[in-house]
Amino acid sequence: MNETDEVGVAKDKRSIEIVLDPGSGIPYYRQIILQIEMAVADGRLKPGSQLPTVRGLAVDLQVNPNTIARAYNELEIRGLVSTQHGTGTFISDKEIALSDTDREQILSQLVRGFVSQAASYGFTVQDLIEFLSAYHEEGEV
Amino acid sequence: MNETDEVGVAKDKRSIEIVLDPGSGIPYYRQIILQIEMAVADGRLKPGSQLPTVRGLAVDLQVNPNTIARAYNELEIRGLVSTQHGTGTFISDKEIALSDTDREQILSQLVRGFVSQAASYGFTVQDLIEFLSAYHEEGEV
DNA sequence: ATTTTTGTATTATATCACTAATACACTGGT
DNA sequence: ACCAGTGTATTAGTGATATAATACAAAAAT
Repeated sequence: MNETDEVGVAKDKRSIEIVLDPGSGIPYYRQIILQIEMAVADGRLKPGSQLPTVRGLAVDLQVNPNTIARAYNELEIRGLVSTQHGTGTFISDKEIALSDTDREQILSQLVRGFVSQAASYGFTVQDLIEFLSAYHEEGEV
Repeated sequence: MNETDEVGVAKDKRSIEIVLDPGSGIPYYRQIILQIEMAVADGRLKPGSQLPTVRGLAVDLQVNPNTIARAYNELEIRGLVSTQHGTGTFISDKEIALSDTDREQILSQLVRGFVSQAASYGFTVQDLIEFLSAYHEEGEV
């Protein structure tokens, strides 16, 4: 807690800044997953980069190592990272991580859920397409 | 329980057939919500129709009345049904249930969640639009 | 008014999700 | 061989969620 003298400088060897919000209602392990996903999505983490170690991040975030491990584990299941026991956890190549059919299945599942949920509010698929297109134009994140 | 002599005929005064799957991992009250939402979406239930009574359905489904009440209550919060104490629960007019700005906000929120989730799997908004369009063509539910 | 039919509130219980304590196991450098 | 670093497994505790038991309250029919 006394390295905070040099504010705004690179945080030691930590490859990514992760912050937990205890009051968000979102479980820690999920917050970690989301932040890593985002970091990968916007290029802050590239294939091959090592993630913070389970123990190191656990100390940083004042959280049990298992909580970090759980997040990393889920990310590995999704193919976003690759873990080597005794060595570390690394961002994997997204392209080879998931087969095309896997991607297709996942997308299909996501879309079904989305459509069903939206339908419950009276939205048609047409509505969704239109809104998504507008969303796309605006270039929002 | 002895009206089941006439099989295949309209089920008493029950306006809709609801089935619970105990092994689905989806809570009963949520299964009920989903099935009513779908019935409304595809026209089996129209504005003004009365839903099964809390008690009646509870007996039918072998479930506590509170479980039915909870489902109906959530549906009322979403504006899909309207409840009168001592009288019953009825499908409400979707149009007047939500204002346009409400609908817009809800849709926006749904889309954001969907896009963010899909992005975590590496899908672009363009991917989503294309898949949704295909989905639409096929006329799937 | 009374009874019956309807939804509602209160309280308790079981199950599950999340996190932590603690101990284990693999890998690489020395 | 050892040791320091890494991820992992087992077990337990806490809190939230889902459901039920039971009692209450409003509306309509008689």
